[in-house]
Amino acid sequence: MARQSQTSTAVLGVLSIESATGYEIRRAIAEILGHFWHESFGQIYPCLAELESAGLIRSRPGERAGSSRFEITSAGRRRLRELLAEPATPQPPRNGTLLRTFFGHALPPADLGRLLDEVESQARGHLSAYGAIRDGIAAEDGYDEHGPYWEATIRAGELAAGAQLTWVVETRAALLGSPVS
Amino acid sequence: MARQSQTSTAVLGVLSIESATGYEIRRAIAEILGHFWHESFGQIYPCLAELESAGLIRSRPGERAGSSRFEITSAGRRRLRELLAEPATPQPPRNGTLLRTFFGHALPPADLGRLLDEVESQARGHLSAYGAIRDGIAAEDGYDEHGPYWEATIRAGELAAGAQLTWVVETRAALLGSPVS
DNA sequence: CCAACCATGTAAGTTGTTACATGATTAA
DNA sequence: TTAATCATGTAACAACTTACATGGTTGG
Repeated sequence: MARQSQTSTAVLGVLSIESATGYEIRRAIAEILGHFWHESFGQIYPCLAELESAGLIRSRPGERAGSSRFEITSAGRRRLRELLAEPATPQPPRNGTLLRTFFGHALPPADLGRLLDEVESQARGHLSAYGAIRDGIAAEDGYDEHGPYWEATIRAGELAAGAQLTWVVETRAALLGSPVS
Repeated sequence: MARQSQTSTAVLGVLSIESATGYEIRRAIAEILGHFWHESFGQIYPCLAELESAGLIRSRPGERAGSSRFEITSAGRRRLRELLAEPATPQPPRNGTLLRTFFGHALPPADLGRLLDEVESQARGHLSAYGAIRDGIAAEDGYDEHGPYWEATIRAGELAAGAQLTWVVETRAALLGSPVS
């Protein structure tokens, strides 16, 4: 068995906050959790069918023709609590940047420089994105209840991005002799 | 198409440092790159067969019966340079800890505390592991040439682990009211 | 009316893990 | 002699992405 899917955790989690269509679940994950989690439609729709047949969610016809709005059942809430209490199984590490850095000796300095530039601009991009997300969630349904948890999640991203920026500066100096561009 | 596999990058990278059997490649990745990369035998052996038939590596009989020792060809070195110069495609984010934190409102504080304890002890474990790896690589073949790159890789891990420890302290205070255990 | 978005779902293909099968060699 | 380690490989399966097919709705 490969590691167990956590798609149902994410889906039940979203539905524990508000009822939604499959499309909305995907958008909520992409917009708010996008830096920490990801689901594709190919995962979500089959997962919704399974969760419904297990009685963890129920559906009613949505506002638009052919759409369904899902809501969590009390069995679903119990199940979500179980799933969240399970230790977080880390996905096997595959950090493309560090793989490249490790074998950086085989790479012309210009390419290595580009790699570091890329990390830097991505980290800066993430930091500014977190600011926007923070502004966005304050207006979201359920912020009163969930705000501190959401803030903690964003904070983890900020600290990670900060560490990456520190690493870029250090590493440019160590491997490229800190050219002041 | 799913994202292209980077197994061949890792395998060529290891072989660019020293010739090895499939078993040794896997061990090298697990021991030295284990915090940043991962490969299983089920990936490595088919990959070696492909690389050999593409002329990027060649094999000769190994020391033990039935074993083969692989070495990189000059075409393989060229190919490695290409692969390393490609932008690092990040794997889709799936951070189980942050998924749980985000939905932490649905979780009893004791379980959330356990989650944070787990992150903390893992980060501390990583930090001490990096110390051991740093000691280990200094004795490794090729340290003269590759040392700075290897150190930079480890440094990234240390900074990330440090950021996680900061996060745990902050988050305990914010979500659990900083109980002085 | 047309583009963008909302909405669902499936099929094909890739990637990767795990378990299994097999056997040689080394150290206790 | 027995356990651990070295060594290779495959088969089954799980997870996930991407592309496709389909069509309704909204706003400019």
